Amino acid sequence: MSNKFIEISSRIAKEIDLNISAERAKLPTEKELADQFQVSRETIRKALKHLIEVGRVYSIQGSGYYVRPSNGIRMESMINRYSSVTDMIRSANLIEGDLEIQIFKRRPKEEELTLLKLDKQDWVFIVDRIRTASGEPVVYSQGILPESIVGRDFPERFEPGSLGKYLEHYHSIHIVEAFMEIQAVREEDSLPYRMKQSESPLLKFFQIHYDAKASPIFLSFDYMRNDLIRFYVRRTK
Amino acid sequence: MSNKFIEISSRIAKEIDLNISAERAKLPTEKELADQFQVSRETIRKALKHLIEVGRVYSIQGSGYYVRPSNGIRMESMINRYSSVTDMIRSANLIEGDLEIQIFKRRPKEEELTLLKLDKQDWVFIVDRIRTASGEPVVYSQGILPESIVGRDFPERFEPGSLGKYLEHYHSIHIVEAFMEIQAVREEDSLPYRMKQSESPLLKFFQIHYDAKASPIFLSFDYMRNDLIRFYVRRTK
DNA sequence: TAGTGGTCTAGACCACCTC
DNA sequence: AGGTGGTCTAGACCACTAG
Repeated sequence: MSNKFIEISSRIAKEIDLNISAERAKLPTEKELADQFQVSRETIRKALKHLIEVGRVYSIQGSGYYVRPSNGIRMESMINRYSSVTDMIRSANLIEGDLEIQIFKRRPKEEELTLLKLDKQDWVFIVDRIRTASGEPVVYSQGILPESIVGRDFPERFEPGSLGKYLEHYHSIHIVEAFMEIQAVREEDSLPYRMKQSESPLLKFFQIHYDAKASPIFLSFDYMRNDLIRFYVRRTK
Repeated sequence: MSNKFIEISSRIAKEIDLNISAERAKLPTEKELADQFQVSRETIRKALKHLIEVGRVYSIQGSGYYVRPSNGIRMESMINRYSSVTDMIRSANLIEGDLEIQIFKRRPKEEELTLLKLDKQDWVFIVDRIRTASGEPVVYSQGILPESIVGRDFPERFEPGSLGKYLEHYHSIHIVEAFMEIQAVREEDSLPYRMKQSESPLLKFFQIHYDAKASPIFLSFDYMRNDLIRFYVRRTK
């Protein structure tokens, strides 16, 4: 039981799931929902606004709220929502694993100095690995984490999986946002042999990961095959 | 002036622009802002929420609102915000133009039938063109528009530029949202000669464009060189 | 014209940060 | 303990849709 409006929002969502009958089915009016759930109209509005934001319903002023028809694209695989590579692989119904993990330490490069607000004297850890989906190598990932954040003994503590989850668990740092640059990659010499094997073209994701206070926490590079996993963006006004 | 909270939001944004003094400068409290602008606290909260959504500020419960430090990436070039290819090129400070425009008509393909909810008997117009940025060809675009929406005499009416703007102007249809799939392209036989010239790798954007009532209006394919234009996504929880 | 969602208000209480 | 943002309420008026 967190917030009332989140609770109501998911209860409405459940009701929508049950009544798949008509496309664009009309929801009850705000007032009716307020009576039904015994809350104020503003709370209902917050719940409905949330459902609009996640793409379940839409509203027409003066008319009502309607169920948004599905286009067959799963909303969870939208990369404008923050999720780890681990989750991306899982939401494509593949089983995630790690291969050839290497961790080492070096001085930050120029770009890392400015983006992570570090000093030349600082150290960064590089987590270098190949991610697999159901056995197949699909992503070559590199994470760049400041020693000042993860501590000197990071290599002993680290375990395979999402860096974001690691930070939550061991350092109570919550990544809530990221800026990502997307590039198409023709050939990248720095790629490990295992990833070059595949003939499929690669997408390169470069990300800056931020916590709730808008502080940059770590950087990541992901070279993703996009034959097994597909990437969608929801673009809104 | 449209909404009070939008008006106030941009006035606060202006004040932030003037006081670039300190990073993470603290804004006045909600109550102070409410007094200053002579509105209720809820209206101030709406204005501030809008500034959070566009990435200008962040808030910490129990503490206050703070100016979000810039990471050098221009927020306008985020592809999770709906914008036309025309606007993308312009916001990269390049001058947009069209080359080799071709318009023709054919029956919809299987995928188009389902995505645009058309019938086999319907027609679609294909707008095929190369977009240039400051003279250089940067995008090969294909737009797919149902005849039932743009009318039989579409070819005579069409003029170079954004399809979204065309629909607004001639048909009062407002595109407010799109679903985009991003792919890396190795080699695509269907590309015109002019686009193959460049050695740079290509990103393929496939989009479904929706109006405010969540109706699919048209489809588009864009094969974009990403050496001249860079693509960013803001990912939030 | 009646009904619906959209905006705005004023006030209450709670959760969290800071001192 | 006091101050701040987060949630919730109840009510007013406006803008728009639809019959």
